[in-house]
Amino acid sequence: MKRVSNAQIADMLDQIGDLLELENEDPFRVRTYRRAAETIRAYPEDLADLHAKGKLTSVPGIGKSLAEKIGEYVEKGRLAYLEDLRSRYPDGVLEMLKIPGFGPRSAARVYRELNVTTVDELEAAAKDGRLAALPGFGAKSAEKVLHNIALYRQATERALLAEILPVAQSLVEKLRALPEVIEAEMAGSARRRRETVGDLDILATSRAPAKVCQAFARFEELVEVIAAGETKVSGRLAGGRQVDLRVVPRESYGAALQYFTGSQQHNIAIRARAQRMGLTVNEYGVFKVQDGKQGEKIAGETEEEVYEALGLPWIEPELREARGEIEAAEKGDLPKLIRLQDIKGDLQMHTRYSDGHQSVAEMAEVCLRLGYSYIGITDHSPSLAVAHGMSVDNIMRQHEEIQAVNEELKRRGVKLTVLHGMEADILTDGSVDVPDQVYDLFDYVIGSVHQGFSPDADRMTTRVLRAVESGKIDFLGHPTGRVLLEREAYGLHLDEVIAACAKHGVAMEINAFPNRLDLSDVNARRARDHGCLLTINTDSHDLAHLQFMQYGVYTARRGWIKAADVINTWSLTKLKAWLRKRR
DNA sequence: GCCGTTTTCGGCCCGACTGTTTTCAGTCG
Repeated sequence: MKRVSNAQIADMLDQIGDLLELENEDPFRVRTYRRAAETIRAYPEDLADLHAKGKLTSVPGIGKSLAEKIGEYVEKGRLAYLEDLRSRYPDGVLEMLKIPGFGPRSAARVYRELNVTTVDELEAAAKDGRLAALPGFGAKSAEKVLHNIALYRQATERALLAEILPVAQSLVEKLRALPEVIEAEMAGSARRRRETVGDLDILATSRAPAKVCQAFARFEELVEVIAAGETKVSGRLAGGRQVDLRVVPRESYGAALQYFTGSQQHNIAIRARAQRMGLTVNEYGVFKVQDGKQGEKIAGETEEEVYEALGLPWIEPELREARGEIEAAEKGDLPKLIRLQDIKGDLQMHTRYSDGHQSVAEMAEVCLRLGYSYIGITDHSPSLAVAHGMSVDNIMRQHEEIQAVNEELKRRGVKLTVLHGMEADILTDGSVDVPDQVYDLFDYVIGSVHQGFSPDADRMTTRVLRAVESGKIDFLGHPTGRVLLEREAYGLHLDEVIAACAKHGVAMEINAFPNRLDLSDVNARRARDHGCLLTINTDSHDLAHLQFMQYGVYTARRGWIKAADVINTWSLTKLKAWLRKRR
């Protein structure tokens, strides 16, 4: 039987959560399922393996009951409990929950009282007045439902960080330029630099919050205003993405920034901690609890102060995912995270020799301005015909061209060295596509899988392991093959690949291209924890792509990675010595 | 359904906005 992935288990638990909400179950019980799903989605170990070892309850948030359900699902590929719940509601009722502003109470009511079973039927009921006639609903509700159904139909759930971040930065700049605004900063998953972003959250401080809200609601970027109050505005960007602004007094800036940065799970843990200390935290500050009520305020102006009041050092936003950062902070064990300025070179980029858009010299010129001390040109190997893989002749010509560029750089007295690498295909049989007669010309070889994906995880693993063990590759490029919002990672027993890379000293790549970010944050952490070296590269095919390095660094930071774990933070001398030793 | 710095029972993060409400439920983050 096909192996059940952590993602599938998480989806199953989320679905139970939806169904229990329709059943009007205890909200805390619902939250338990949601929380477990979130934990499992980012969990470094395979739950099917943990189940086999009888260790499921070692996962935080999984107790006896959830362990039994997960066990049944892993063994049989189905869960009787879920099927029973599902049988009570048509699939269309679950789908209605995805309509913004339309929650489980509403979905359950229209199903029970109007026998509405699909989004289309809901649309009809909103149009013909049946929805407005329900007690608690009205004409405005019906209108809103129609509008939100249209949005739901056009909306993609999340956007790439690289698409959202520039918009967020520009909105923040415009807010800062308003005379009433004291401070403005982005919050939410964009500040945590998650690989994809759902909604955009922005925070500002002001003595005249209502004026800031009014001004923000008029920003041209907002094509629609969903709600606008004295301290909060919700709107939509072109394309339907939601943006929320909150305005708080200056003395609450730190508390609000902490609160709106999240993640939700991090905040729940923070608040539970506060509670144990006899404190309560909201977006206005940290308060003592006196006689069961909010008492004296003890912190709130800066984030540092908020964490300090809870006995913790400040925690980098990228770490705030409830993945052990609070425990590490408590022990003074937070990692000193890698920064963009630690990167000394970019070791994967393409030129016109294969599928890139520019020449070696043009790429080098831009990288010089980025302050790098070395770069590596890594065009595709011969077998990748779709990307104009290089012939032996072209490889030799390119080698001479790179030498010429290096001589010219040297003549100008510029400290940039161009290395000659190759992105070699890992073929379906696991052999590495580097022609023998030119192998010695390369400073290094990146092995990557580009074609012949197999749904068979065992076969894919064997294939990649063979390449790693061949001694021919120095890095493993975009190791899981995922493309964000498009394609899942190919099935691969990543733990085996990580172990092999650690053993053979092959560096695993964090590919910084915004729709790859592969390894992911969680997997990069896993690799590092198992002794692998990492490398962060843009995989640029155009000059404009060279700036993507930041996204790879964000992913690394989210994976608790330090500069020393990443070989392209090393000096050229150290990098060359490492590469030589591998030959 | 989970979990334990008061605990194996009784809590579980907290507030803004909207719509249809005369005091609140639903939704969201």
